[in-house]
Amino acid sequence: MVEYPRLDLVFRALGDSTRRGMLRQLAVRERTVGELAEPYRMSLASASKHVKTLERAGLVKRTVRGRTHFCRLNPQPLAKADGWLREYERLWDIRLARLEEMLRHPDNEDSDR
Amino acid sequence: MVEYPRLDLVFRALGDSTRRGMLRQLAVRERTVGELAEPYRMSLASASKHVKTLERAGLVKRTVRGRTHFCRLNPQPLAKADGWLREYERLWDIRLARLEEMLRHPDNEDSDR
DNA sequence: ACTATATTCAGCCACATGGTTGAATATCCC
DNA sequence: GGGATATTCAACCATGTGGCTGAATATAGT
Repeated sequence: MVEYPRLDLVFRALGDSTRRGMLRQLAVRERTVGELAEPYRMSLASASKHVKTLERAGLVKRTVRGRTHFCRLNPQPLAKADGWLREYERLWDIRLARLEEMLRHPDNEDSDR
Repeated sequence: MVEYPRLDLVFRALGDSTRRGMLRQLAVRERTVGELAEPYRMSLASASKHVKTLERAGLVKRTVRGRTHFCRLNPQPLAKADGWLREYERLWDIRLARLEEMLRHPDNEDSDR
């Protein structure tokens, strides 16, 4: 019953505004670790940890060229997370539809019990 | 520049498969805390903490009737998270489109610098 | 070889998280 | 009132997270 461990990592990676900001930068274009760190008032080491977190979640791919680490967005996990959300919105839509149905036919309540 | 604090809570709440499982149950119908806890091998107190986490993230609304706490899904934060993801997929799509454009016209690279 | 640059590593700290247990609270029922 | 039921609270523990600093590593440029 243990769900894909990946999804935990993806959602937890998204649960921090610094990392979401980095993803925003990466959505525009490839960035180095230093460029990703620059907007934040934290140390480079801390920012580097955030990049690693994104990497562990599969959201970022890294290419080392010389001393510089180039990062690019890998959108697959985002799509996966989005797919999960969409599925639940679908279930919830069905629930709303059932509710509407119930309101139209008030005798028939709780028909899926 | 501090982003909506709510989004942190939503994504972090989603970053645990127990809580995602509870949301799945709630997508079907309203459940009590005990019902939500039942599928898991953890103590009721622990499950209760998960419910509270979902509640703090705004994903669950609770109604107390007598000694029983009824929980229902509140989909707005899910929609918000989904909206965030969709926005980033849009940016990434634009990036892909720009890449394609670049491949068609190889002279014009990095035109948004 | 030396110095500057890009980045990670290791150790530390404070706080959050996810689990436990045992007691408290509130309600329902006889 | 008294006992069973539903749930939370409080204290505790282990581990994770997000920040720091200072040292290490690797590369680039002179």
